Amino acid sequence: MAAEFSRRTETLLDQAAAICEQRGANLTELRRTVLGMILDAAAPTGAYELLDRLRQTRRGAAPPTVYRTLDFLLEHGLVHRVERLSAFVGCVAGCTVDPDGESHTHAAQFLICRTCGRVVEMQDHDVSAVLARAAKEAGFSISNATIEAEGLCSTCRTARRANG
Amino acid sequence: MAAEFSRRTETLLDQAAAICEQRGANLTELRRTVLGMILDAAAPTGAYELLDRLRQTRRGAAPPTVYRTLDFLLEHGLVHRVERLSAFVGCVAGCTVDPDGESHTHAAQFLICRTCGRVVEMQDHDVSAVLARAAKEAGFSISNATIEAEGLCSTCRTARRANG
DNA sequence: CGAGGCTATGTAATACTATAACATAGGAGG
DNA sequence: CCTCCTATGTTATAGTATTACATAGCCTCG
Repeated sequence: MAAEFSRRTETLLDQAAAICEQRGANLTELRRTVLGMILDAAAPTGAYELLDRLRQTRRGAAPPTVYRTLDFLLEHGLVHRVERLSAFVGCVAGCTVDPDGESHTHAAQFLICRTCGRVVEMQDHDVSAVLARAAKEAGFSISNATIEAEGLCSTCRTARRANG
Repeated sequence: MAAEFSRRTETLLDQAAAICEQRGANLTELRRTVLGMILDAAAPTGAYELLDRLRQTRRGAAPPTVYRTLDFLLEHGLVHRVERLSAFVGCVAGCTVDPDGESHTHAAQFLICRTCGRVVEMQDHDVSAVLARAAKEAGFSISNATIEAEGLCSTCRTARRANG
């Protein structure tokens, strides 16, 4: 029943399972499957693409199936939503177990390559700190931020240069 | 025929008209009306809300009417899209005339108050610079970035404190 | 003038993204 | 056993955005 994923994905899934267990959260087979599909993908995955894939093995899958699962994964910081793409990526950085077991959103930044569509997650503290400072100067206290940059990744830039 | 807007909005519209003229862009009555509706609103406005309002005076208005108009306004930097809200705000900062007349996207940051829904636009160079530097370290060159922070504006924080 | 091309808008249909509301199933614990 | 709670199933609908083709006005070039 369980889907087959890459070795790397399976490792990340095991980590996710450990995190969930520590928090008393239930990483069900459905949730594990969806997380695996997201982690296994080269680029961000849309909710309806996840749905299509789910349906190959799960007859009753419907939009709420996917969105509820995504809510769970988001809540536990196992995936992120990329607003620009209305799509989801796995969280591979800093998804450590919180002592308090509380849900927490990481202060992450995303670099989206407009050529290959891949997304790189950064967790640059300076970026968060400078944004927080600038906001504070405007009298604003930030609870969470979306930072998504579009551009060219090193691979694609090299390739472009090669092609003239 | 032309809608009535606040004095402030009319001023901004005149500036927008000047910018368009300088660029050889055509700020038609439709575009001016939509821009005015966005500028006049206290909070970001959704495309279908704009459509509803348009229909009050324009019989044939349909989704493409609004989206095409928004495309024009976005292209000329007269409005921004707030990804988190799927809504649009007027650009009031740094929307100066470029000598080259090219479309340009500002490096803007948005502060969204989760209580009152208002959005403040910042143009903090440090934020852009630090993000660009961090991206560069990851081998990434940014062409444009979305930075949206959610939190509490000073007004709402004060009000909350007053209420205990 | 009149043909052709260009920009802006009209019009109809549809695709894509997300949520609401209610139903069912199965385990944990009194 | 019954009840509560979590997870999922099921149906319907809301909200956001685009495609494709039609029309209308304007400009200009011959």
